[in-house]
Formats: sequence, structure tokens, C-alpha cells
Amino acid sequence: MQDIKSIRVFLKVAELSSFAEAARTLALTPASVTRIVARLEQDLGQQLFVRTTRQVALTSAGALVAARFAPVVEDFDRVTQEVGQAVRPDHGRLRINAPLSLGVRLLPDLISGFRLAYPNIAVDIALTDAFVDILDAPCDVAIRISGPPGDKSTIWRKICKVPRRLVAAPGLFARASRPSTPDDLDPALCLSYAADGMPETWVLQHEDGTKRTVRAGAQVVSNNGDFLYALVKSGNGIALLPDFIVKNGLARGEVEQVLPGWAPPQIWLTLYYPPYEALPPIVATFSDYFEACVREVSGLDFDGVAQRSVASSGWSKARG
Amino acid sequence: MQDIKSIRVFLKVAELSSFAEAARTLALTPASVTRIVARLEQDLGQQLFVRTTRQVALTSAGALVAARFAPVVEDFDRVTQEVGQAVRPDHGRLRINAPLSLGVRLLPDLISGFRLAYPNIAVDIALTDAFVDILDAPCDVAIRISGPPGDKSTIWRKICKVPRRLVAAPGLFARASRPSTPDDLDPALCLSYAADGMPETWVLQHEDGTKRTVRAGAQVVSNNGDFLYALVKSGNGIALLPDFIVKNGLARGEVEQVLPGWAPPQIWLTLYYPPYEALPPIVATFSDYFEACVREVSGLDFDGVAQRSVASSGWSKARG
DNA sequence: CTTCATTGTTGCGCGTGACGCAATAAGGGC
DNA sequence: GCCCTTATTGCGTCACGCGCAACAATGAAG
Repeated sequence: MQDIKSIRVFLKVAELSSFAEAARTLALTPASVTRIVARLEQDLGQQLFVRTTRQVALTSAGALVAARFAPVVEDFDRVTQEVGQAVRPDHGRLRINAPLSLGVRLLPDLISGFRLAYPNIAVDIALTDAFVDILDAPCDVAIRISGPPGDKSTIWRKICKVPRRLVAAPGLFARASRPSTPDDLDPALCLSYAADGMPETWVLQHEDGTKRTVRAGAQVVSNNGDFLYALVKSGNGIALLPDFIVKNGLARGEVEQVLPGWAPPQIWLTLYYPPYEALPPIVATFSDYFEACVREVSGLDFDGVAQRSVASSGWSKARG
Repeated sequence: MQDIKSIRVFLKVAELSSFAEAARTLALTPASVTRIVARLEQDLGQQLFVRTTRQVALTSAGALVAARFAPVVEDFDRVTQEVGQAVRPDHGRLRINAPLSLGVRLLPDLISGFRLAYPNIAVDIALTDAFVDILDAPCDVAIRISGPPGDKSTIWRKICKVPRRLVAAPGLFARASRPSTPDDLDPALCLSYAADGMPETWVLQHEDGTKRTVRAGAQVVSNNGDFLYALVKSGNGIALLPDFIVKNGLARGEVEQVLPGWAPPQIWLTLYYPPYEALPPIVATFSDYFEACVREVSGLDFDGVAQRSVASSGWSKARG
């Protein structure tokens, strides 16, 4: 007595006061209806109907069972229908995970527009600079700025390049020599972004193709770009930061670019997904909106057309 | 997707975030859990979990399904348990059907005592003089005063004889001759009880064994004994009425017995049941209480020990 | 880096349970 | 008394669900 089907048959018989009529309504044979009700009576240990070949009536126990189970089955059907409707690509809930620095700059306007376009999609936005495993954090899509995806068991979608540059406060070079090549960089002055606590390794490429590798110092490491920028602005060192963080500071002269002739490694604004078998409609809706919207947002260099990662279908899986 | 078992498995996996752990908890194999969840996802048309071999997490859709179905399953289990407890012989609901004249005299005290003895049995009492089919009326037991049970598809239990006598108002014989034998009875003066509109046939037996048949007149017929008594008291004729109706009137001299040497046909206080496969515990509880209680109630002649009808088990079925 | 244990998945085989068909008994209407 | 409908039951078949075993994958330990 753990299946709802028996209850359903029982309720139909009770409603129609007829086994045969219930059988016709439910597209069953009277034999099945008889057996299902009989089994239910056996499982419940009490007779639910009194019946002759011409009349069927509920016992008190049957009336109780019908009265109690009817609303439960009704709820069950209502919830089933409600859940079934959730397959629509414009209804439901979306849990987004994004880093703080990017989130506070990019997402407010973007989510605002997304909400206007899809008012029936509820949005949970978790901003964190911690590099959390997508499966640990209950999220449907994560926005990250990263190099080549090294994660396993995730799907990703490159959106666009995120231009970065080395910056420092002008005052820094009053007490330290201005570097002209990467080799001049003092590791102790190199402030490193690091989500996992490991300092970055900067691979700088000169316009003529020359490459130099610089290991940023471990003296100051942070997982937050804005914090690093504040350190840089007050003359604490040199950091490799995205343009959308340093843009205004550069314009105001708070900081200036270091080694402008040397390009830092390419990083990407990327959407990460948990290992979906197929991308849920709502997630696809947001992903498309995100990609389309990012192109129009200032603060990022969108010279590179937004492109998808690997697979011919546009989606890449790292699972197998 | 109409069985609650899948939902149950899904909820357990969601709770434990593990297929294997859920399998152990539910005494299933991981293979079954995988297939059940996979089928549920297929039926719902959306992925409920994202999983690797090391981690399992709910998708937004899965979280919605879990949140919606959890209380439904909880309700289902609660109702199941509630219904399962209803097998107790002292908990539940009992629907009684009884004729008015008997009901208002016998039942108030009896039900009062029954309620004291079994406070957790709710009682529905329908008083009606209409001869309703037990299956049409939603009742679990019907109290009737009748001759040999002629109903089909019912079970009955004779409780005791109900003594009756022919009565008339003394004033009646001021304008009509007092009968000394049944043959003297004027059919026009014979007021008949009839539940179905058909006048009674009185088979009167003299102390010496002589039998006489009298067809009561069709001029006045009623299905209510108190109404007939009121007619008799005002001198409208002669009626065959139970002692519990005429007892006080006889003592006060309002009416007097007619043809005291001639005994009317025997009738019985009888409990009728719908065609139960087995008597429900609550009904048995009431039946026993009723039989025991009736012996102590005044107004009925209980010289005959309360006896059951036919079957050796004490229960008789007319079904076959 | 290699090895190992655990986990989720899938193919295979089997058994139980459910369903439909046909026959039977019973009740009510004509 | 005849006939139709109804509830039930025996029987045969089929399929669905379950367990076992093998496999792929992931993370931890050495």
C-alpha cells in the first residue's frame, strides 16, 4: 500500500459508487478494479466498500479513507502539474554564482534587464571570490574569470576575453626603479590574485613574440581584485588586474600601466555549469541572454567576438 | 510517474546527497536507485540531480521538486498511519439508522452510555421511519423492529422479542361494539403501521391455538407508531402497537387492550448490517453493547433471552 | 605518479506482480 | 421466469522491477 494508484482507483469507485463505471472511466477492466480495491482493503485491514452486484456503498472506514486521501491525491496531482510546468524556459528559478568584483560591476544592470525580460524566473545570486566547487555550491551556473578551464566534471562556455594589464601607482616608482622588462620586476612588489592561495605565474609576451615568466611574490595575495587595486593605488606594489577594475583609476591617474609593451596571458569571462546531461532550458535562456548582454556592457574589451568553447554543438563536457 | 515510491527514493537521495547511501537506507541496490531517479527525470522531463561519481547535488528543478513533494509525501504517510490506526475497535465512526419511535425512547440513554464507554467512537444517528435500503443509506448498522427478515444482501442479528398488543381508547366502544373475537374486528377501524404503505395483515393466535387472520384497513396507514397511538387515543380506531409505546397510556387508562386472549405475531428487535465480509470491529463493539444494554432497558419485555439469528458463528448472511 | 577504494551507471537474467480474457454467481427489471 | 448488468475469480501471458556483475570515473592514499 505504498502506491498512489490504488488510492486513485479506490477514490474513483467511491465517487461513482460502481466498480464497473470506475473501470470504464479509468480504462481498466472490472477485474482489475476489484483486485486493486480488494488488495487495498487487505493492506488497510478493513473493508472499504459493502457491495452487492447492484449496489456499492462506502463503509465508515471507507468514508474515512476517502475523506483523508482525497485531498492528498489532489495535492499530489497539483504538485505534479506544477512541477511539470517547470520545464518552460521562462519559468522557474536560477541560481547564479559569481565573483564579487565582477558581480557588483556587471550583474546589477544585467540581472535587472534579465528580470525585465523574464519576470517569471526567480534569481538567486551568490557573490563570492572563493573558488568553490560548482557541485558544492548549490548553483546552476557560475560566472568566472579564468584561464583555460582546469576543472573536471564541469561544462564551460567562453564568453569573451577579459583584457588585463599590469598597473602600479605613480608614487611607487619614486622609491623603486621603473621596470622596463619583466626581468626588472621585483617579485616582492608583485601582488598576486589567487583564489586558491597559490600566487600567479605571469607569462608576459612582448610585441615581438618574446616571452618572459614572472612568479608573483607570495608576500601579498588576495582573492579580491578590488582589494588588490586598493593596495596598488596606495603604492604597495604591482598587480595584474582586469581593465574593468583599473579603467577608472587609469583615467584619473591614480595608477598607471606597467610594461605596456608586454601582454599578459589571455583570460576569459566564462560560464561554468555543473555536469548537466543536457543544459536546462532556464540555464540556456540565461546563458544566451548573458552572452548577448555582455557585448553591450562597457568596461570590458569585446574586440573578440564571443565564442563558445569546443564542441561542435557549442557545448563542451569535461566528463568523458 | 504516478507512483509515490519514485518520489520517496528521489527525496532520500536528495536528503543524503548520495545514491549509494540512499540505496543502503532504503534496502535497495544502487542500480535500482539510479534507474528510479533516471526514470523520474525522464518522466518529469528535467534533470533533478547533477552527479559525478563523487558528488551529487540538486538542480534548481530538483530542489523545486523536492520542496514541493516532500510535504505531500509527508501528508501521505501521516494519513496512511492515521487510517491504519482506524482498525482499533474503540476508535472511529459509527453510523446508526433507527426508526423514530424506537430511537427517541431507547437510543438517548443507550448512546449516552455507549459514548461514556467508548468516548473515541463518533456516532452518527439517523432516525427515520422510512424503510430505507441499508445500502442506500450510508449507515453501518440499522436498528429495526420487524418480522422475519425479508431483505436480501443483508446480515441481521435478532436481539429480543418486542411484545405488542391491540389497543383502543375506551371511548371507542361507546359508539362501536367491543370485539370478542378477531372476526368482530371492523377493518375500517383497524389502523395499520406500514413502512412501505402496505397495510399489515394481523395473524392473531388464541391461547388455545386457534388462528385468525385480519387484514387491517387501508383507511389510515402510517409509518410512525406514535402517530398511530395519538389516533388511537383520540378514539379513531384500533392499532397493533409495541408495548413500549402504549405502556404509559395503558397505565393511565388512556387506552385499553383489545382481544387480550389473542396474541399478535411475534416481531423482533433486530440489528441489520450491510453485506459485510466480516463485521467491522467498531460495529461489533456497538452490537455487543447494544445487546447487553437492551436487556436492562425498561419498556421492552425481555423474557426471551436475546438470541442470535441463524448461523453457528452467530452471524447470518443472506447473500449466499 | 601509481594504486586503490568508492561511486554512479549499464547490460543481463530472472522472478514476481499486474493486467486482460473468460466463466460464474447474484441481483434487479421486465 | 427471462435477461441484462455487475462483482468476483481462475487462468495465462507479459512486462516491469529488481539483483548481480561488470565498467567508467573520481578522489584519496602511499
